Amino acid sequence: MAKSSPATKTQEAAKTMTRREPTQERAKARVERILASASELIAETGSDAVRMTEVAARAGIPIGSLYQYFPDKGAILRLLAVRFMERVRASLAEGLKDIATADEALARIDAIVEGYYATFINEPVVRDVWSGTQSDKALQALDIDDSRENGRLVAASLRHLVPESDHARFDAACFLLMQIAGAAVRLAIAVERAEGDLLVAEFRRLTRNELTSFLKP
Amino acid sequence: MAKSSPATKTQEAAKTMTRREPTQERAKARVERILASASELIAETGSDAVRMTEVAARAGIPIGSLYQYFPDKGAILRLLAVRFMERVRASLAEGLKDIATADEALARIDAIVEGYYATFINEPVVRDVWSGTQSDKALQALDIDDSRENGRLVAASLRHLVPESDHARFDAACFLLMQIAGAAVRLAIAVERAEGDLLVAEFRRLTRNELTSFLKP
DNA sequence: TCCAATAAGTGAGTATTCCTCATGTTTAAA
DNA sequence: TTTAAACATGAGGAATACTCACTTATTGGA
Repeated sequence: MAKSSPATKTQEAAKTMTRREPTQERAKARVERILASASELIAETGSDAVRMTEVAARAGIPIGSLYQYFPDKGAILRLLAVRFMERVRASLAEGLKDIATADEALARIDAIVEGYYATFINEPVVRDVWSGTQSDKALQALDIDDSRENGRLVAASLRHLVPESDHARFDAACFLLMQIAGAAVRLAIAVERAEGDLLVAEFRRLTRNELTSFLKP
Repeated sequence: MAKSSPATKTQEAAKTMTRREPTQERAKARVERILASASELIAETGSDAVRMTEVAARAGIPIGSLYQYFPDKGAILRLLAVRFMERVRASLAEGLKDIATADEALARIDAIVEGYYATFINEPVVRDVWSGTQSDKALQALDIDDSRENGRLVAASLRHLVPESDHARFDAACFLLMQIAGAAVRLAIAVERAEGDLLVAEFRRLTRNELTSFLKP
């Protein structure tokens, strides 16, 4: 039992993401194979029905190798989720660039929500990982952190249009909005298509309302 | 394959709730014992860590008897959730009685949201079962149905204050609001208390905003 | 009162599935 | 070339939700 136990910084990440950080090309390729295999199976059967042995088999690797890089089943879903979040974050940043007026802000946010909904409609894996796999506490935490980050991004992009005195409340409102946007879209994809469309339309109106109260007080 | 397959109506309910409907007093008491035992264990360890053998042991019944009344572990959680929903529904109906003016409506809804939040803060079992709402597909469906029902109740209670032309949209908005209220409160209890309070305050403002747009167009 | 018929009770055992571990092989830095 | 670290492997361990073949209790009708 040595007093100094270094090399603990990557283990933190390892606990929530991957067990061994793949450094060699071969290993990196394997991680991708695993993710691809898992994605396919999720699309086919839903993540609940996905078996680790199946994931390994389809990826063409033994089960032991799979567990070299993923500490548990949830870790695969989490990594898929993180990648999706990164995509959304990038697209959000893109959609928020150089907003000059309040009306422009409203229009852009509106388009972002619409695009977000479309992504869920079109990608079964995203839909499944998002709506079905909040079972994992860690994933839930990731979702909240993601909303917080996205909220910061939105708040930062629109701050110059909001009165100084409202900034603190605006930050909270953006965080909240990001989180309930997720809930609204999850609801919309869970019901029939026509009703879902209606609910998203209603959510867009709600969002416009809410932002307007800050941008045009 | 007979054309008529009767006696299938109760099986539907059985699949989502209980296996055998307890008719004798003794059996009903057992179901309650099981629920009480499960509640205690959830409060102590969280529902993930609850083991069926433990539930049975603490209830003082054999595992086989437990499975007479609950088809699976999720069914216990679902029944606890349904009972909570019934409580909320009753309190919601009470809080919405005899609303005469728009301002009264806003004040009442505000109080309801605050009370809803307080319930989650104070009851660990509710908190746990609800956070897990996303994990179990059946629970998710129950949650959506519940939001729909609550939305109908709210819409019915306030309809006379909303212009006729907006009624359809108002129905959708109420449904949506019920669902995102759940999301907002789940978020609030997942973060630190002070931030949670802030987020709920912000959600109440958002709700007032949204209702005002219908009640005072 | 007696007697089917139905409901309730039982717990050792099964089945499923996640994940480990002891050991062998490959890669890359020195 | 050497050697330490990374990588590979798959049979089997461990955990746990749930079953089933059987017994016992209750109820309503003759």
